[in-house]
Amino acid sequence: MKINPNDAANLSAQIAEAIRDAIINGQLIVDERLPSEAELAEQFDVSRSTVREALKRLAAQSLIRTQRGAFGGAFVNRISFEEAHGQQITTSTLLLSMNAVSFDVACDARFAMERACAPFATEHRNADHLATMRAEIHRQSQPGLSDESWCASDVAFHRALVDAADNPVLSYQLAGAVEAMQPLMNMITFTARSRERIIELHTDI
Amino acid sequence: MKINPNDAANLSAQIAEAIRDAIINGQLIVDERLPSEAELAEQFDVSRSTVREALKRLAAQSLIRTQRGAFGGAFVNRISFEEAHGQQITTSTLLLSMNAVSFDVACDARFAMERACAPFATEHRNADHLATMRAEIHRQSQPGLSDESWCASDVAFHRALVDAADNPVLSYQLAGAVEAMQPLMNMITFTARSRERIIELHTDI
DNA sequence: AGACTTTTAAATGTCTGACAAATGAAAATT
DNA sequence: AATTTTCATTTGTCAGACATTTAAAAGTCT
Repeated sequence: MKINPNDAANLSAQIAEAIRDAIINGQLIVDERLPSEAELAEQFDVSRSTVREALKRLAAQSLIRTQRGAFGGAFVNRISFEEAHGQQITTSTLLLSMNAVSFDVACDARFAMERACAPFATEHRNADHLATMRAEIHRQSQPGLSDESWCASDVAFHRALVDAADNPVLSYQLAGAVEAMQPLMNMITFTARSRERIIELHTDI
Repeated sequence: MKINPNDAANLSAQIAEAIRDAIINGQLIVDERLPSEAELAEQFDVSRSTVREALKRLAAQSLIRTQRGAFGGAFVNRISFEEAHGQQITTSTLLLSMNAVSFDVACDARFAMERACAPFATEHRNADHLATMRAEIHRQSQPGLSDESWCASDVAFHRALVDAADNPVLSYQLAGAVEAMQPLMNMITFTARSRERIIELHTDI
């Protein structure tokens, strides 16, 4: 199936990579069952513990799922938009919180993504989306709103906008990105003035 | 530090989740060292193997890095744009190859993302980016080009476009998305007509 | 005293063997 | 024929052991 050199170091990482590659290039297809841990251990000439660590790495990326019992085992997982979305949020959130990202850059990125889906949204929108967006705009107009509530409403607005585009690929990419930016946005205290300006922009859309 | 119920099932996944949460909400900060495997095993009242499987899960997501030897251990990893980019490509590539995504939807998504960064690119572009983009347009104009070469050139063009926007957040999000779409795009045989049209669009930009 | 070598303790990486628990198929029973 | 029991297989967990790496600490030499 696949081999790895006897570097004797990072065996579980190497094995995980080998299996990951096999999945990516189609040697292993969705729902196919991998050999049992004992068989893999024999194939790679390592212990079962090492194989298990490799499999857990893959499980953490939703590349496989495991099932106990006879006729159980590890199966190639069909990754769903939802799972990918969740992973992207985790990764992006940490990426933004751990690296110094200027507010301007984040805002630019966010605005760009919003602009990206606006035309599709206009094309595919339905009453529900419009209602949601109008409701959020209304909520944002209330003066006593806390910063956090304001941001949450902002995310909800963008979420509706992205969903209105009716494109799962776009939704997965952009909604993940926008959600990941929420914590960063929460740290900023918007002035009443900029709020007005944003509401204005939203209303235009 | 953190506890988990004695569900007795999926212990390593639970432990990984507990530590992941601690990282996400800031209880564990970048470069901080986790307790040793033996100490974690004692804290959670599980065996060292179980702790190790949990740590491998986190390592697979680049949340921690490990170092052998005295004063080594597991450290919270500052996730880089590059790592996040790589993960996004893996996830997105599999997502698209495993789920039936219509060509139209993918094209729409891609076009939308391209449109998103065009204005910034116009603003921040420099000579290098323009040269790269012009070179790719020229290559695309050659008649005998294979589909794969054409797509590779197409990705290079978009990459240059995204980089020209000079926004790391945007680059990470969009370049990952575009690269992940390459295999899908490769499967499509573009007619000469549509090639002409695309070249036209590129030239406009 | 300072530079170099050796020792040592701590930590991860790997292996072995064992048992528990789940699970579906096959066999046995009613 | 339907239900129950048995059974083999596989993952999940545990315990203990040894190898390897690593940097600090101790020792040695000039």
